[in-house]
Amino acid sequence: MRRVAEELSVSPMTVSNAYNRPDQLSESLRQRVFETAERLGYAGPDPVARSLRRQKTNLVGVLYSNALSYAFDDAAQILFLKGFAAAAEEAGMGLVLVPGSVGTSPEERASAAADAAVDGFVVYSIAENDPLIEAALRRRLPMVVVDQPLQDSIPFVGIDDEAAAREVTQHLLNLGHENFGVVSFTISETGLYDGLADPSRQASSTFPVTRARLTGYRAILEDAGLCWDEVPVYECPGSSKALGQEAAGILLCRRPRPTAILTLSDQLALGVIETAKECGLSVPEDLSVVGFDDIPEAKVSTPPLTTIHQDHAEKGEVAGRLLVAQLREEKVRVENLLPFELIVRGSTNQSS
Amino acid sequence: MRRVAEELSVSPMTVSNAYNRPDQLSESLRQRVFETAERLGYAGPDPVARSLRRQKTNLVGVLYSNALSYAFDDAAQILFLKGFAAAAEEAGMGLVLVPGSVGTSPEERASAAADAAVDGFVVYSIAENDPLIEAALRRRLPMVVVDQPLQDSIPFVGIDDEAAAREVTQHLLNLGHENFGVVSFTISETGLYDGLADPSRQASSTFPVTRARLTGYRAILEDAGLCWDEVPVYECPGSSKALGQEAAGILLCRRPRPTAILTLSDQLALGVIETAKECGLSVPEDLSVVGFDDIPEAKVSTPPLTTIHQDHAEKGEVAGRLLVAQLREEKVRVENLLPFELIVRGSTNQSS
DNA sequence: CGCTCTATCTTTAACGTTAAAGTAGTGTAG
DNA sequence: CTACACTACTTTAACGTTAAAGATAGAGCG
Repeated sequence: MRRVAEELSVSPMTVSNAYNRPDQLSESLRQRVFETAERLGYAGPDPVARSLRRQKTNLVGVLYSNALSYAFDDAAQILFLKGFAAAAEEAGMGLVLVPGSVGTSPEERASAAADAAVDGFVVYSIAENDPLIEAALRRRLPMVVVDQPLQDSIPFVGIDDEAAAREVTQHLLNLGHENFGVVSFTISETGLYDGLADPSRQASSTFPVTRARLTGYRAILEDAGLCWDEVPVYECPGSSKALGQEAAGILLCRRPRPTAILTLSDQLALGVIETAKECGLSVPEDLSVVGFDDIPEAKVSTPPLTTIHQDHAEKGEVAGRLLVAQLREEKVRVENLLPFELIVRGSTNQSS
Repeated sequence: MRRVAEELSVSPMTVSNAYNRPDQLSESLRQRVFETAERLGYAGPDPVARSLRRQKTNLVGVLYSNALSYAFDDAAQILFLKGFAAAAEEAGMGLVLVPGSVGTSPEERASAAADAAVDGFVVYSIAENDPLIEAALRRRLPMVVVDQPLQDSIPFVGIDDEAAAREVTQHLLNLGHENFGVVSFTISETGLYDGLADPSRQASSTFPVTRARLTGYRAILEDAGLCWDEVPVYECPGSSKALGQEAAGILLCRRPRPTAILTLSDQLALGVIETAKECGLSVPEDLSVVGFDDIPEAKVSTPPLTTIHQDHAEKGEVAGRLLVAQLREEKVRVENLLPFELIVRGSTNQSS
């Protein structure tokens, strides 16, 4: 920029104004500035320097604790991102996917949040005590949290997971089921675990979503007089079809065999159905299975999945708008609960 | 940072070193720096200022000309992004989705590229003459182009679309087809068009991918002695199932009715099949349909789709690695062709 | 005792911009 | 002819950091 200014013997400020405030200089000079810039290979004000000076980057960050590429495996996360991106774009802001890098040391994970050049964060599906969160909080940037009320003052978006879990469980009770199994994704971030989780592990859950859903299942089953401690809860180290298959392999061997399986995600549910079929059980005649989230695939699977519907894209959009509103120094509501709905499809039936 | 330094009566440089070069000061002082920082609410070196000083942001940008949210509608794009994100993360870099905003003015679109605080770009599916590209080139940042050789010196990744188009066309010829129809997505960015595209419009295509595929179809059909000008080419203003349905509505009314339809994407092909079914035509008995890209849905549709397979996630990874290599000032190959494969499934059959 | 070494900190000078305030010169109204 | 506004620029002073080079003091050594 200085070179351009010298070349024209004007002050750098005039060059800056040519780009930012056309009304501050004559049109003819402005054109000469652009020509000279072109000739000297100057591409316009440097975005980083501008960000420093203006104290804003026009970027919002999405904080994951998973590897970035996992974010693209899950239909629900993609829809969320889509909605969030739409809101960001509407506000003229770009989206930064901050690499969280599961498996790296806590310091590295924290520094990912500390080093992100953004004006605000959205925190997606991260354990309560993750150092990433502490680091993000320290930045004192506007923040929105998804699915997990994490601090009183930080706006969050999500559904009432516990109520949703209660509703889907009640549905199965109404169908006459008495023998239940549960397939959960990660319960606690203290070491990935793959196997049956006893009540003490369940209680130690650091993932609010997991905890809320399990609590919902439990509440309704206990209301119905069932003993929760006898309900096998299989914890998978993630949420995929393959892990659901593995979990079902264990649960379906138990006696008495469950007639209904509650899963914390559709992906897991689809895996459970797969394994049930392989074992010669037909769904829903021999086994009812319910999911959670209502991903697009749930509608077209065989049988189609009974599940809790929530609008992931809208969740993303709301999160985006909440963040943008904060960046504009507007006050926003802290608690933003979205509706959910039990969708009864073909994977649940009367207990036989 | 200055406040922290003053509080401890050391120089700001020492505080900086506490974060960046632990070996440059005593461990005890370093701890005191961190304590004081915590107490004063200093979250560590500002990423923007650091980027300015170091002349790197650790961010790579993805340039779209579409609205950001469209990027999440297409399975192929998502897979690409997944692969790209994986490569970026491996290199410790974050991903910026730069809002391109279709429909905005050319100046705004160019400024999106000019204002992105990134160390490098990947250009995805943008028209050759889009101002976005010119703006990006002006930045003189490392760049990778996907699917479209755009300048001699800029590395690109993609398949040989023309060869792939030839192969899938030959497949249909081998099955005895003689009456063809083509469903294309956008041919030229000069105004979105929805209808039959005559040869002159085809020739004016500014989207290299579109052009290459059409050229491939044409070459093989002409080799077989068919007259390309008599083959109806329907141009859709995008790539979705709904647009494919619309196009098929027109093409299937023509006499002689095509017995084979070549489409430029699986989404379009799925739409064509939908409409064919609605018209009482069965696929593949009455009509053969081929797609392009082999998105996950192609495998499970009814009938499953004959299409050209390419590995979108790998394309993303390669693009990411090429970009990272350039950032490290390594030399990279300009031409990076990936393999493709004709996958024959149930949507094509002998001409009846 | 002077000499080099090492560890620990400091000084200087950018990185590239722009908000805010200032300065001419020109026109225009009273 | 003074006062005042207006246009078209310029000056100043940050924004928050860090690379590179410099300074100081005590330790080790012959």
